Amino acid sequence: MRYAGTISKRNNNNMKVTINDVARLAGVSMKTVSRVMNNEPSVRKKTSDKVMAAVKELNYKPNLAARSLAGTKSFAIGLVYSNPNAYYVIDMQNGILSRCKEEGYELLIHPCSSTDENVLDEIQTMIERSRLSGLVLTPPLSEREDVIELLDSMNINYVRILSGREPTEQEGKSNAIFVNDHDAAYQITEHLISLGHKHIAFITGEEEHKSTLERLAGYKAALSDHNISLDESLIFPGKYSFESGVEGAKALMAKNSKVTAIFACNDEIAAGALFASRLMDIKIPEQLSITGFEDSPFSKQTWPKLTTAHQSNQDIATQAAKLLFANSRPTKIKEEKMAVCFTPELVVRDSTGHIA
Amino acid sequence: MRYAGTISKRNNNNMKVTINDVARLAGVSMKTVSRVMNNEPSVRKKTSDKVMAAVKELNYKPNLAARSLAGTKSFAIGLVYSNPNAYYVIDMQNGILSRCKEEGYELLIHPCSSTDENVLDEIQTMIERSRLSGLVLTPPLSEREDVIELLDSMNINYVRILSGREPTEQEGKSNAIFVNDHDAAYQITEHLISLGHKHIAFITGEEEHKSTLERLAGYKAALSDHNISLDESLIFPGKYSFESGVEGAKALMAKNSKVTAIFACNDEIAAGALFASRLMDIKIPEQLSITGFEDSPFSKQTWPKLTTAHQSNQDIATQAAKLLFANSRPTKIKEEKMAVCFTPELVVRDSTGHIA
DNA sequence: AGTAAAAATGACAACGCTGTCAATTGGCAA
DNA sequence: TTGCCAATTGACAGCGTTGTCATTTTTACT
Repeated sequence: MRYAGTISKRNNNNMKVTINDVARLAGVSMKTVSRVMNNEPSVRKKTSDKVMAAVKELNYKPNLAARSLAGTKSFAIGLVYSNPNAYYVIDMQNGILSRCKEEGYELLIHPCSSTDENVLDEIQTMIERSRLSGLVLTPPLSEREDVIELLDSMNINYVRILSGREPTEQEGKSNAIFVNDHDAAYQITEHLISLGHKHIAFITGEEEHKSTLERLAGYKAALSDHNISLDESLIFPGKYSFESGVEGAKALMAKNSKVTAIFACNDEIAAGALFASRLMDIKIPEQLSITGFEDSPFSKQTWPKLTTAHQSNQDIATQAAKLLFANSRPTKIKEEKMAVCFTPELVVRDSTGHIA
Repeated sequence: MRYAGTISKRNNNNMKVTINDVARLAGVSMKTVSRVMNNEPSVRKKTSDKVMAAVKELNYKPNLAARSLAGTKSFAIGLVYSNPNAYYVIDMQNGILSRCKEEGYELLIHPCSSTDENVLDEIQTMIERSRLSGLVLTPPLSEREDVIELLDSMNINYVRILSGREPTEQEGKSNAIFVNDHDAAYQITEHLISLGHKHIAFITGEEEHKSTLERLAGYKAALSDHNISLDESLIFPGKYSFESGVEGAKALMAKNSKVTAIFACNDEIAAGALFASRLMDIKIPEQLSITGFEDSPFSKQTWPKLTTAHQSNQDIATQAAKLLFANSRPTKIKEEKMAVCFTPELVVRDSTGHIA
């Protein structure tokens, strides 16, 4: 695991190499070097080659601070989130970073509490301090009108990750990635129905998250389409957490002996419900079917493995970043906003089964 | 969830506010404003108040790019990791960010593959491009000599997170946070021994991680101190992954009917071992005790809950950041490097029990 | 009050790059 | 070959701060 060779050739000079050094070595002006570094057109191939050779020889790396100070664009985008789900966040980061790497951008991450009154100030400060050239917003922050108003007033480029099938009027005004929670939830519910379940309980996430509403709506739509009457008492208002799953399952099973399936609003809740089932000595899936949502890594690690809806957060993030960069390109002619839609797909594993 | 009031007072002017504007309003020179913004001494209280008032009135935010271009220090540090454990990474990020917020720094994250030949180049590029003022390194990257050589040659400030009780000679040369995996592993093993276990198996993590070696050493030391002879066949060489736990437990239980406890090198492996036990219809903890390491969130979500060693990665990260900032202070007189040590603590839950 | 030393403040260049616009070059038709 | 236009290149200012050093103000003495 040693790359001594690489090291030695690495630091002939420990001094900073500036664009000026490159220019002199290549025998051109600084501006021309700048042109080459920025892939600007109208640079003769021969010139560009000379410059690139000098860049390599000196191992020149443009200084980002100087670049963003002098130029119009900065070289950093931000990711703002208030989501406690580690897997979700990591996927988002990695997805965005993969695009950033290609574009030569840095990513600033900004976790925050959505209930904190200072979020707006924090976001604004972050953008201004670092002169961010764009922002990716995840739910539930992406759903807040005040955040959007702020960003619009700051005239900054951003992409929202939202839940829904198509933009609402308000949502249509900005670039966004849509996750079609509704239809995925519909599929899950239909899957349960096809297994013979009629008394399907539902444990919700926070109702501030639109995904909760969408998933609930998909569930209701499926029930309705299959002529199963909705029993509001089977809907347990929870949070996107393991504990909520435990609690919800306990409550539902205690008062409703007739429940044969639980639709958990995400995998964590499902894992909690699974845990509670063990406590209550209820066999999964023989006595009770449980479904999750998101297909996070641990949905394959629970016992039994979770039936869930697969959603690639990393792909979603990559798309979001793509949209962001596409929109900040010179070709700003297209004023219409773009939207991309993902629909999570049903993955049947071992936590669901035919009704006994 | 609307803060209209805040918004309106937010953007009287959509223009950039520069230090010059503040200086004019406060009736002082730009340099004085700069002094105030940087908490430099020798600014009269009265002057400083005037400046602060102007800063507030204009809602001035110093431009980071300009600051780092003009000044000697930049305002960003980096976190480099090649760790697939989402919980670990998130904790690290949050711990470091909490300090960054206080210091007014930004954090650039750089996930990378430790097997990738380009890591050195990537790290160097990242540092040079962004003129990073410091770096936090997590295992296993923090253990690589070539990485350290590079950083030293670049003369950049960094903190390593390492596994061990005290610095080796090589390690002593740099700032570091030590996690005493050895003693924690000793405790876990002793706990198992106290429950009557004599045939304790061990599933390792990657041997490139020093933590694997340290944990293994602690395990061996405990066995030896309690006069239990080491049985090499009970050591399964695995990886820090769920799958490895499944595989390891299967292999160990198949060939060693006498094994009554498994020491898993981390929680993920333990969760895998738990899963495998279910497959093999082995009751935990009645027939087999299993221990984890790290106390990640899901160690409370498995069935049964995991006995493990609690290690607060967020605290570790915060300490690392503190060390980093402390060392980059003007008071650079102290050339001795600093080391802080954490010892994870045994947490007994439900996956371990008296031998039948 | 008068002085020297210390403290506080300010003027200005420089950080490394890009935008603007002017100057130069090359290509091509006449 | 000459001339003209487009393509290519360069000179220079300026981005918003801080470092350096000079200048002014205050403080502590005699």
